[in-house]
Amino acid sequence: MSRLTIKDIAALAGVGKSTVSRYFNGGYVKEDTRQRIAKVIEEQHYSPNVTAQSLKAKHSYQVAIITPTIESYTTARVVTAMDEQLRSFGYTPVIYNTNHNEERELMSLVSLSRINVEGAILMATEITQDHIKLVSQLDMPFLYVAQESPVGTHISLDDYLAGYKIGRTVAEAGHRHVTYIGVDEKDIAVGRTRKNGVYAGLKDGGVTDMTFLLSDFTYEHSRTVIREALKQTSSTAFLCATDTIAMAAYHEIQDIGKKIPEDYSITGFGGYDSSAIMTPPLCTIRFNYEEEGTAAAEMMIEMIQGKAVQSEKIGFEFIPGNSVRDIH
Amino acid sequence: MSRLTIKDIAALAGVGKSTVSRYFNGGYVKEDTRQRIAKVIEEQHYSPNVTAQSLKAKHSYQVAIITPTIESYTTARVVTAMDEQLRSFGYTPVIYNTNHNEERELMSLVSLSRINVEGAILMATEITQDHIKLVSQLDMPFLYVAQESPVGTHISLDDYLAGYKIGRTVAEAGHRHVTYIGVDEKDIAVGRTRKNGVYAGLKDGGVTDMTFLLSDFTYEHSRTVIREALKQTSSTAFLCATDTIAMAAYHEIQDIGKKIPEDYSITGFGGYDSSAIMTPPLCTIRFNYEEEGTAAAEMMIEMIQGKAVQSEKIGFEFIPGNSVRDIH
DNA sequence: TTGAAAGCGGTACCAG
DNA sequence: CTGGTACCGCTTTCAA
Repeated sequence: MSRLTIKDIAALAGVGKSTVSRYFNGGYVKEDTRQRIAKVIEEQHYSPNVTAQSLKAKHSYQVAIITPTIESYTTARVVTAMDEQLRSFGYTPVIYNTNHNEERELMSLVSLSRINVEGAILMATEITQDHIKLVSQLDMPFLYVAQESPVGTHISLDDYLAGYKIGRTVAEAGHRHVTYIGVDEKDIAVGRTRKNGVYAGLKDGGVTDMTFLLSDFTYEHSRTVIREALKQTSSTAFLCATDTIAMAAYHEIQDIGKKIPEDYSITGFGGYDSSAIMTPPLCTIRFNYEEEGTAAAEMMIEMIQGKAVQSEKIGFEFIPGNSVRDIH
Repeated sequence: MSRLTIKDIAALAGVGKSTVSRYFNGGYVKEDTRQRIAKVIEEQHYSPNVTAQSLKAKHSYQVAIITPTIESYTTARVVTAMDEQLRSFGYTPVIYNTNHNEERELMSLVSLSRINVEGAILMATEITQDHIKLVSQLDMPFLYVAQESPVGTHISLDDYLAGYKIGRTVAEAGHRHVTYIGVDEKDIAVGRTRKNGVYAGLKDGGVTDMTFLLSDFTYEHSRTVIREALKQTSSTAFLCATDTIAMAAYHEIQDIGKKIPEDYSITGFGGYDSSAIMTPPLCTIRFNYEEEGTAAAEMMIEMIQGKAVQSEKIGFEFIPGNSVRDIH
C-alpha cells in the first residue's frame, strides 16, 4: 500500500484536488466541504508530501545548519538552541555535520543550492576564500555563527572582551609572570581574538612577562604541553584558552604535587558544567551558547523575511571561581 | 537571478533536457554531446535540484535519524558514526533532534511519511505503544537503536552482559555489601537491563546484600543521592549506572575525606574520556558507540536494499581501572 | 466556491 | 544516441 496522494483524498471526499490543497493552505472552502475533507484526512491519516509541496511552493520552511561537529558540547548546545528556535517559527532545520572535514564543509555549501532550503547557518571555525566565494554564489540568506567574518552577517561570541576580562583579572590579582596556553590562530575566534583580548587585559593590568604555549582542543595533547611547561617556568598563572586545557593543567599540577591556586593560578574559557565540578572551582568565562543559538535562529528568520539585520555579539558571564590566587 | 534549471542547461547546450538528465544519470550520451553539456554545467555551476529529483525518482537517498538529544556525548558519537557511514553509502542523514520531548518525538515519526526519506532510525530511550503504532503505519525501513524493542529490528548495546561483568567483578573482589545507583526503569536499556545484569552478576558471585538507590543522569542530583547514602551505609562498593554518577560518587567520597578504593569501591558505565582522567582510574565498561552507529547505518542501508536483517547486539570493553579493591 | 489545467524541476519510457 | 512527452504530488491561476 503506497501512500495516498492529494488526488486520492480528493476522490474520497468527492471534491477536486485543488479544493483539498486550498483546505490545507487556507483558501476558500465551504464549511460543509471542509468537514468532508477533514473527515477523509482523519480516516486516512493523510498529510501532504513535503517534497512535492516545496517544489512548487516558494517556501520550503527549511533552514540548513552546517556544523563542524556535534560531538562538542558547546556546538551541540548552540545547535540545539537554534533547532528549538527555528522550529518555534515553523521552520525545520536540516543539520549537516561535516565532522571537521573542510572538503565536506565546502561540499555542503555547494549542495545548499540543490536542496530547497530558504537559508543557511554556518558554524564556522575558519572562513577561507573558498568559503566566501561559495557563499557569494549562493543567493539565499546566509549567516556565520561563532566567528567574526570579514564579509557577510555573523553572530559571534565576544571573545575579545571575555579574554580581556580574564587577563585583567589575573593581572590585578598581582601576577606578573603569566603563561597563556592557546590554540592555532586558524581558529580566528578562539585562536586569535580570545588571545588578543587576554593579552590586552594583561597588559593594561601591568603584566609584561607573557609566555605563549601552543596546544589544541584535546585534553591529551594539552597535558603533554603543560607537563613540559611545568618543568621550568617562572609563571605563577596559566591562562588556558579552554576549560579542557584548564582541566589538563589541573591534573598535571596535581600530579607533581603542587596546589591550585597556592602554587599556580589557572583560568579557563567555556564555563562547561565540568568547571563547576573541578576543585577548586575554576575561574572561567561562561559564554551563553543558548543565547547565541537562539539569536542566530531569530536573525535567520528575519533575513528570510527580508528584514535588514546586522551582525551581533553575544555576551558572557565571568565566573570568578577560586583558582586564581591574589598575591598581593 | 533565479537558479537555472535543467531546461536552461539543455537550451544552452543545444540539446533536449532528457539528454541532460541522462548525462547525470549515466545513460547514453555521445562523447561529443557529453562534452558540450559538461562545459555548460561547469560554466553555470549547475547542479540538479534534489527536491525535484526525489519527487519523480524513487530514490531520495535520505535517511532520517531521530534522536532525543545531541547534547549527550554518547548520543553525539553514535549519531556522528551513523552520519559518516550513511554518507559513505551516498545517503544523506536528516537529523531530527527532539530534545527529550516525547510529543515532538511522536510528531517526528508522523512527519516521516511527509518527507521523502527512504528509511528512519530512532534513537530510543523509551518505546511506548504510541511509538509502535506510529511506526507500524510507516511503511518504510525502520530501525530502533540503543534500545531493545519488543517489535521491529533494533541494534542495542549489550547492557545485560556488561552489567553482569561489572557485578561479577565486584562480587569476586570479595565485596558482600553493595549499593547499586541506577536510573528510572522507563529507560529500559540503562534503567532496567543494565541493572538486571549487575544484579545477576552480583548474585552469581555470591552477593546477597544489595541496596538500590534511584538517581538520574545528572551529576548534581547524583551527588545529593550519594551524599545521603554515605551518611549511613554498610556497603563497601557503589556500582553506578553511569560514569557521571560515578564521578559524583568520587567527589562526595573525597569530600568526606574517604579514599577510593581503600574505603569504598566504585564502578561506572560508559567509558567516557572522563573516566580516564579520574583518579584512581575508574573501573567501568566502555561501549563501542562508533560501532553501534556504524552498524546501524549499515543495517539501514541493507534494509533499504531489501535485504533481510536481524537485530544485533554491540559488544563492550571492560576497563578494570583501579577503583575496585580486592578485599580478600 | 469550486475544479480544470498549467506548471515546479526533474526522470524515464519510447519512438525516431 | 536523442528529444518528445507523460508523469511525480502539490500549488496556483483562472474561468465557470
